Amino acid sequence: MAKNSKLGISTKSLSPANKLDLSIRGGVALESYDKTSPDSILAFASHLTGKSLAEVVDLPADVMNKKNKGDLGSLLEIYYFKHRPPTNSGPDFEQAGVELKATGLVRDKNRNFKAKERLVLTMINYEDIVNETWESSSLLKKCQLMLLMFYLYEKQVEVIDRKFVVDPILYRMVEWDIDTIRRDWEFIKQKIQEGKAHELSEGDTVFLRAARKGAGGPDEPLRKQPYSQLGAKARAFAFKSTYVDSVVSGQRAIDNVLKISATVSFEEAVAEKFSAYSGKSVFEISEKFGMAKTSNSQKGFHRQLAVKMLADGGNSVPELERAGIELKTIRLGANGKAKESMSFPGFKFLDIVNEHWEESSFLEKLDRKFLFVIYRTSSSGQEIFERALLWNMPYSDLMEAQRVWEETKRRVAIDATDLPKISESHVAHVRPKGKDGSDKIPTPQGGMHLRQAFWLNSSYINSVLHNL
DNA sequence: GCATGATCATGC
DNA sequence: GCATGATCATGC
Repeated sequence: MAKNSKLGISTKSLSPANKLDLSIRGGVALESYDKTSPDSILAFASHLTGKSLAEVVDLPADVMNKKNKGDLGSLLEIYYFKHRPPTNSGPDFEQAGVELKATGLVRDKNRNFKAKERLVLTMINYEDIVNETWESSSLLKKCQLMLLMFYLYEKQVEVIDRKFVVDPILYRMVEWDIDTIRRDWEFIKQKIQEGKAHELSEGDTVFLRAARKGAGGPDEPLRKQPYSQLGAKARAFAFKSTYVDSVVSGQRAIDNVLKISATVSFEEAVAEKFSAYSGKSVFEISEKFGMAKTSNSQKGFHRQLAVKMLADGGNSVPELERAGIELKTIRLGANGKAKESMSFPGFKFLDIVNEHWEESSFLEKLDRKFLFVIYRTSSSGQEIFERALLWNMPYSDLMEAQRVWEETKRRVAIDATDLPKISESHVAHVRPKGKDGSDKIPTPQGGMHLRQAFWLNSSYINSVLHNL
C-alpha cells in the first residue's frame, strides 16, 4: 500500500488508530471489527460488497476536492478500516498478519469478471533477496495472508465511486499454490544471484512474476544489483493476472488436471502427462481419444490432441490459462526441422503507431512461458508425438523482437505495406494474417491493407529447439 | 527449400 | 462476428 504521505492526506483527519469510530452511512449499521482477527477483518470488508467507498463513508473535503484521489487501497485503510498501516515492510494489519490489496476487475467478452492487470505484491529488493530464504523472505512475511478486495474498474469512474463487485477473499498462500509460488520465488532469487537481475522476465516463472514496475520509459533510473555492475529495471513480485482470475472465480478448487503438489512441480506434472505418449503416432493417440480427423485442413487438430494428452482426454487445462502459459504446437518434417513460422495475434496499423513496446500485445505474449508440443514426421512418413517442453524467450532474443517491433511501428507510419521481412531478423518478422485477401484494415496513409501479424521465424524456432 | 502470401477451422 | 492458432499455396 502507498503510504499516507503519498496521498497528501492530512493525518489530522484520521481517527486514533485503535479507537474504531465507525460512522457508516447509507442506513447500514455495521459492527466494529477486531484488528487482530483475519476473519473479523474479512467480515467487515464484506459489508462493502455491492457498494463503493463513497457510498459507505463520509470522506473529508480535502479528499473529495483532490483531483487524483490516490489509490483505493490506501483510502480504504484510512476511511473504511480507520487503520493506519505500519511503515515497516510487514503486512498492513500487523497483528492479524493481513495485507490488504484492492484490485480492479473488468468484464471479458462473456461479461465475466477478470483481473484488469497483474496484482503487485511488493517490490523486489535485489540487494536483500540474495540473503533471504523463502521462509524468511519479505514476500512471505508481507503477503502470505491477504485480504483481496475486488472493485469494478472503469476508467471514467473515480476510485471512491468504484463498486466492490464480488465478495472479498482471504487468500492464504499456504493453502493455495505455495509450492509453485515458492519455486517461482527461488528461480527469481537464483537469477539475481547469478548477476542477471537485468534479464528477469515475466516468462521465467509460473504464477509469481517479476513484473516491471515504474514508468518504464527510457528515463526510468535503473536499480543496482549485487552481483553485476549492470543496472536492472525496477521490478516487483506480482501475481499473473490470469492467476488472479482463478482466485476470483474460485477455479482453483476444481482445477486439478495437472496434479501439482508439494513434491511435483508444474514442469514435472506437465512432463508426466506427456510421458505416456512419447513416440506414439498421432493416429494412435487420436484413436485413443476418439478424435476423428475429419479433413486435412483441420488446422487445430494437433493442438486439440495436445490438450487431450495433458487433460487425460478433457478439453481444457485451466492451469495453463491460470499461469498464462502459451501452448504452441510445432511440427517437424522428416528432416527434423519446423517448416512453419509461429504466428501471434494480429495488430492494427492505426493502433501500433501509438503503442509502446512495454505495453504491446506482442511483448505480452512473448514474455510468457511457452509449452511447446512437438510432433515429428518419421522417415516412414508417419507422424509421431515427440516431446513437450517448457520454454521462455531469452533476454537477448526478446530485445531483438523489440527491435523488429519498433521497426514495424516506424515503418507503418511511413508505408504500412513495407514491413520487416523474415530476412531482416533472425527472430521475428511481419506477415499477413487475415480471413482472406479482402480482409483489409486502414493504414495511417489513408489506404487499406491486408491485416498483419508478428511471427517468430521458423529458423528461429529451429535454433531454439536445437539448443534445448 | 525458403520467403511470402493466403486462408481455414475453431472457440468465444 | 471475429480474433486466433495453424496450415496451405505459390513462385522463385
